[in-house]
Amino acid sequence: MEYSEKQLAIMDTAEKLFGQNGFSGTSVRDIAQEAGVNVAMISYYFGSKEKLMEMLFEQKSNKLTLMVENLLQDENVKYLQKVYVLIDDYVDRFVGQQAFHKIMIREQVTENGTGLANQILALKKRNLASIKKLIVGGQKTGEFKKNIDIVMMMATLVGTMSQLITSQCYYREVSNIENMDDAEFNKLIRKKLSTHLKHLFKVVLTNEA
Amino acid sequence: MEYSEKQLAIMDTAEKLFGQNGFSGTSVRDIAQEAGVNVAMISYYFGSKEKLMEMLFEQKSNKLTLMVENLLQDENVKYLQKVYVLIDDYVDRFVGQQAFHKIMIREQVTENGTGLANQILALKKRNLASIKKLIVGGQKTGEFKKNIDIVMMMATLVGTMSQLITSQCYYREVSNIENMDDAEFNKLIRKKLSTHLKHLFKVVLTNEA
Amino acid sequence: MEYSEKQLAIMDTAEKLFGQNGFSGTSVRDIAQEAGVNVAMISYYFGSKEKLMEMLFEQKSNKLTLMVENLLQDENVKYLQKVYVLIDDYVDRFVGQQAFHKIMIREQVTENGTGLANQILALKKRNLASIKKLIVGGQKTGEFKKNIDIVMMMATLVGTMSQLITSQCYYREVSNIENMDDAEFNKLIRKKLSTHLKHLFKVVLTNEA
Amino acid sequence: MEYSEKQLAIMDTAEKLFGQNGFSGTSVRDIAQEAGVNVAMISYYFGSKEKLMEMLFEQKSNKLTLMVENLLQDENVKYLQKVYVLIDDYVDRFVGQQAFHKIMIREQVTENGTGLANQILALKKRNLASIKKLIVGGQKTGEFKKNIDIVMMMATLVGTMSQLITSQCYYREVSNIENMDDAEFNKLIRKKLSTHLKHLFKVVLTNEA
DNA sequence: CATGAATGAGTGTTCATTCAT
DNA sequence: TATGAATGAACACTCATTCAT
Repeated sequence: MEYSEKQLAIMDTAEKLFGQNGFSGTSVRDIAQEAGVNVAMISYYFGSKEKLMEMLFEQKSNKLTLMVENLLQDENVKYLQKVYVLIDDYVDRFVGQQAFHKIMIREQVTENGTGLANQILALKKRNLASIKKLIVGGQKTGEFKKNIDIVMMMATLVGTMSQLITSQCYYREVSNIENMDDAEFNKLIRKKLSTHLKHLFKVVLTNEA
Repeated sequence: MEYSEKQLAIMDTAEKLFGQNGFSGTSVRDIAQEAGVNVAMISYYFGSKEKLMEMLFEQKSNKLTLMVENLLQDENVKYLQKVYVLIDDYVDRFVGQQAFHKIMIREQVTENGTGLANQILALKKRNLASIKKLIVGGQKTGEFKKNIDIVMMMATLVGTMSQLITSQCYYREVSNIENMDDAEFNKLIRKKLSTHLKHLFKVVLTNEA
Repeated sequence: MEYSEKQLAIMDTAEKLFGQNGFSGTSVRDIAQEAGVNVAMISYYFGSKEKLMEMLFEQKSNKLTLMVENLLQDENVKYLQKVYVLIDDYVDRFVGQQAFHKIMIREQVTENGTGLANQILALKKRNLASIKKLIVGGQKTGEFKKNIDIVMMMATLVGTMSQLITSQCYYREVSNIENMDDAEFNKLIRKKLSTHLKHLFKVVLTNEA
Repeated sequence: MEYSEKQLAIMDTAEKLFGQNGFSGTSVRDIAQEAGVNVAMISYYFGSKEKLMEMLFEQKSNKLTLMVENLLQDENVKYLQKVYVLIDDYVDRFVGQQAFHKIMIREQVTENGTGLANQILALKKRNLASIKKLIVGGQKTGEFKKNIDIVMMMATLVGTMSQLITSQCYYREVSNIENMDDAEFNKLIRKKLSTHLKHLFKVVLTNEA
């Protein structure tokens, strides 16, 4: 699917505002105004506000599907290292696409049968499958323990990142970094998340501290 | 603050609907109808929809503040056990008050300067302080390692629970328990969360597997 | 069904405007403005524009159902006289309720499955049944011929009235009475219609000229 | 006036949709889509939606002007027979051009000063004049009565046909022919109308039954 | 000559809130 | 104190039309 420049402008603005204020909390007028386009364009291009959300989600979610194929092929690298690479990859995507992930976190909560729910579900299942491949791979080589609850580990992985992204105010305050600029802050939490999650996975997967 | 029966009915309904559909996704008419009261009552009793949310949050959040005072006093119990008790306590509250926690997850994402944001912040800080006391206590006795990133562990604790609560559909599907009734499902995730989180905290705090 | 004064004001205005410009050609804002009420009142009172139309139609159509019960009971009056009374009654209603009949003529044309179509159908069937009773009565006494196509006579009755009501401009012009005031004009066409239709029915029903 | 193929396609579609849903009930997008042309074409070719209606009406109305010149010239045919021919002609046009006549019926009701109103008026006057010539001709030969209200007879002629065309649902139901296919139904009402109207005119014009 | 893109006005409806009682 | 009635603003969306190409 190819989008025109104006469509992309609308989608970018929508991503930002949906991330900030939620779907129902954002009016098409808000989006149109901030994107500098006519209100009617949104219906014209996307059919409806809801369709805009879905198309936006689809476009972005493609970029957020974790890929482990290359990792799996490299036989000289230990599985723990591969998991580390995946974690860093995931953390990068999360921190780099905060607006999108805020949308996902919020809409995930909502119990509705919209197309969006299915899109989120599909993305989560794709990412779960990627992690699974890696962990099962490590288990086969004996590098990882048996009896690992992969689903729970995934919940921890995603949940921990979500927490940091969604409660930045809180995190800034308890860390005494209220005035740090966003770029530096992102760098910081990227590092923090990377270290913390790698540690968690290492001890859980390998039993070593 | 004392609330009349009608006010409580409104707040209960509001909690449920805000949890399901979010703040902007829920109209005062929805609440009034489901609570069986006049629409005007909500403005009349609470001043506005937003004030209702804040008063609701305040009322419920009091019940969700973790308490560790009693735990700390008991000198015969190991700190790891105390942490376990806290985890179980937290998990119980989370699973038992899903509607409220969904509200919190969602509104946390929203970047607005409302009173609610401050209330959420305060609650999170209270709960962080509780965990901190316990972990620092354990560190003083030498039971726990030094250099533990308590804030990150808290993020993992809350984030993991949030993930399971908010993506029940996904969890049911990947676990092949689509048709399990809610009560049993809650029991199951309570157990899963308890085991998983205790394990994580143990290995991180004590270096033992 | 009881309506408040404001509701009746809305319905009256709606009747007038729907009659003049049709359903799609009349906006709820037009109605609200002319009735001197807030736009939201229409949805508030009637649920929707379409429901307003249906409720309006129902209210008015009750007054437009022809009644022949009393006529049938009077045994001293000839059936032709009874038919004359019915014709005069019908003509009076038609000329007196032009706005409503214009609505009916227009909406009858529209092929849609709305509730309105059923309401119109029901009214037409009720009125057909009334005529039928009278004609069949006259046939039983031998006063009227056999083999009368009642449905076609009804079409002629209603159709002729509809023509005069809907093409007043034309009628005024070909009769050289462009500037006659409405009251007098109504009186005139009432008389014309009465004479013409009675004549038609007489010759068809009795074979006498 | 010559129209290109595309213009004719637009006019045909417009006739159909205006007939079904009325002028305001039909959007230029509906027409463009069904005709398979670009939306802008309508404004481009016809200037505006309203102009399209007028040009459509003009084109079609030419075919609907009754012609009596040939009838009048034939001196060997009785005037009643000539009236019969005219009635059959009129019925054929009406039943064969239902979409157009529905437009006319509907727009006739509308009280607006558009060009369309004048076009309708002109057509009605032309057709009235045709009938008049025939009836006056018959009166001159003594074949028809004096004191015939030609305008009312015209109203009956047009009105009766309009009724049958516009309330097909009703007619099908009271005749128990709900499932008859359209072609057969048209044939039926053509016959019914022809018989009924000829009978009416005969008794009114000649005093014979 | 033809059209995809774009627009401002307008559509019916719902919103949180207020007011008279 | 409590509430049915009412309101103006906002909602998502569609309209007929225009314009650059």
